[in-house]
Amino acid sequence: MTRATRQRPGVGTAQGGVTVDLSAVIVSASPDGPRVLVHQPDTKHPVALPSGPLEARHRTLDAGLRSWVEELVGYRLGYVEQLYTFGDANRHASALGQPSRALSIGYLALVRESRARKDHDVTWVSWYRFFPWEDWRHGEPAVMARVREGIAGWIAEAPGDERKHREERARVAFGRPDDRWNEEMALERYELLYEIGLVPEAHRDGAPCWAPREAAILEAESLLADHRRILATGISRLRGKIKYRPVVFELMPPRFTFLQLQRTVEALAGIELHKPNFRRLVEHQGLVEETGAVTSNTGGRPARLIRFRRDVLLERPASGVGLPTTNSRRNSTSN
Amino acid sequence: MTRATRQRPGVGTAQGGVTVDLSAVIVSASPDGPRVLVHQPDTKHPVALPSGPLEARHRTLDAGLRSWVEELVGYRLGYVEQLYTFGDANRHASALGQPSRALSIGYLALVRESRARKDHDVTWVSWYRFFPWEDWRHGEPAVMARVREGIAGWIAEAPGDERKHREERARVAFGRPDDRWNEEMALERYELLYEIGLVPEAHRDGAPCWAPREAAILEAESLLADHRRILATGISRLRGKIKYRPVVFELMPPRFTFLQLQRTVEALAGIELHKPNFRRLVEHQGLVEETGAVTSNTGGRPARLIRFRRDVLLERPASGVGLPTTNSRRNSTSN
DNA sequence: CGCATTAGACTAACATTGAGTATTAGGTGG
DNA sequence: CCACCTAATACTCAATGTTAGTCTAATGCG
Repeated sequence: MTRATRQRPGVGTAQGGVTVDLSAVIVSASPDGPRVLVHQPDTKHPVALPSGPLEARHRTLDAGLRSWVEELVGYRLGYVEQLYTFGDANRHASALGQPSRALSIGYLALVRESRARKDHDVTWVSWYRFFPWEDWRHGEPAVMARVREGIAGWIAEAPGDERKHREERARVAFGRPDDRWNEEMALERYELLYEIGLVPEAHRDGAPCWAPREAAILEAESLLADHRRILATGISRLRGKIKYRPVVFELMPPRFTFLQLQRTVEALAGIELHKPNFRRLVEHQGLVEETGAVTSNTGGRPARLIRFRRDVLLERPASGVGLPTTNSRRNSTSN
Repeated sequence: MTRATRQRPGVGTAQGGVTVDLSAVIVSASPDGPRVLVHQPDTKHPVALPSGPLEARHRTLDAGLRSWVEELVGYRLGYVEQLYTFGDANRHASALGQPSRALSIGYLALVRESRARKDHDVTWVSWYRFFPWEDWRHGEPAVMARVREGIAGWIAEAPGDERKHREERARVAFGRPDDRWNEEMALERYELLYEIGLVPEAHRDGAPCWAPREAAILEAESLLADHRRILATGISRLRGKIKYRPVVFELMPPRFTFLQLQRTVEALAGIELHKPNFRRLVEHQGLVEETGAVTSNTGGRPARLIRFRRDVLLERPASGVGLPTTNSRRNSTSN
């Protein structure tokens, strides 16, 4: 059996040609947080996303990815969507010590928490372990202080007009002090931190960075090769998509309460939501239906158990779960 | 000089390995329609999108694409975005007669009409030439009758439960009779027509189709390999994106009138818009500013010339131009 | 029994949208 | 040079959606 996550160079398909890696951001959500499946055969190797090379036997790219994941984690994926194809020479290939060009095709997969398993060297971990600055559910996270500091330094040391340019880049990614936190910009934020050199892999890849290797390394853990970049892409994509497609339900058990649904959305988006409004929006959109059952392990009044209305997939191709539509609003979690 | 659009097999990078093709959907917009740049060295060969193989000299995928396009059309691209990576064995490789696996990475580029040029075997053509059923600016287009007919046949010949499934697929892509036309589903519609076999290339690729080769071929012209699929992807992406990002302005001249802007959006979206509302939305969003100048070749009262406010790119990462937010509404162009 | 806790219903203020109507300022032809 | 055509621009109004609250209901627990 071939190892599904390559840890060593040279395991690709082509010699001297192009190597194609298929990597999966496999997401599930527990009430306390969004989880991503990672692979680490032993503690000496860096943590990685489940991945494997594209091979001739794979009919389609999707099929190739599914096959690798199946082999690694032992079950079939349901919802799968292609994220992006990365091909930067240094951010992937050289990190793996590969001789030639390497492409890396990222995928997003959504699975139910119940399908978790802990053998095969794979584990579920909170995705905020790799992006601690992305979790604003309980107000501004602690790391943001150091992030801001790093960015401020990078802005300050630039000459006049370049400084303005940097200020603007930072503002687009992180927003102005009084703006609502824009959860969808996760990828842009990561890319900025990479460029500045506030993230360890920027130094590992030999990218030209402003920040010194030691001083600027956020404690956030990194991943193999460009896997953290792929994960950031997945987070951004998923955060955007829950707004206009009913994808959250791919992560929910067959029956759930409104609050469970809300907590899941909040976990993914990394922000808090207004309960009555969330509820109304989901109801109003006709996304769910009653099961008739109730649950009383809620800690308070028993809640009705609801289920996803499968029909909406056919009725309304565009309909997502309630999140504030990112315009220019204020930070909701600032008090 | 290497030919930027490969018309023959075997010109790829790897032998026996993976070949990667970079193809560009280069869009511009004239008041009368959305245009796409196509390449056809001579009339014996099928029309193609500008494309070329990924080579070792290309540092990044974007750079590779830009380099091919530059070579082919003679100027630098501005706005470029990756669309999707296709890797189906038969829909690309076999069409080109290639021995091994071929990946095809599609890109979307937006350029101003003024940059058009007609040498180098490239021409601007309306994208509705390849997707006549996508232009609903003047009510339901004529081809829709034959499209409906084909789909109805495909649904009718299926047994009970499969029939229901097919009905639903058709409804998702084309909407119910009384729904508002959902312009964003262009890709889904093309994929459905391909699967049914209502589109010539499905037969060319040897895909299993319901419709017979002769009877069902819509007069829409096809493109080389999977290029029509890539174009459909580009159309869908662009139609979606103009709603939440100010990308239309990449297609506008430095100064323009409200109506010109509206006509451009309508051309891309393939639907008509309500003039006062469009105007109000664009104004309200602060997307444009006065130039002070007016133009009087409007046919009526002279119009103010406006320009894009570059600042919005920094102020509001999410803000697009006015289009009805696709929920379940009625066809607007039905009377 | 009363309190903490969560479910779930309701409301007022405000913003956005869809659709329609009225007015204005040029060009053009008789 | 005036009537009229065309398109620009301004305004209205109702419907709908959103934000941010409050208020009541039903449990478990001490």
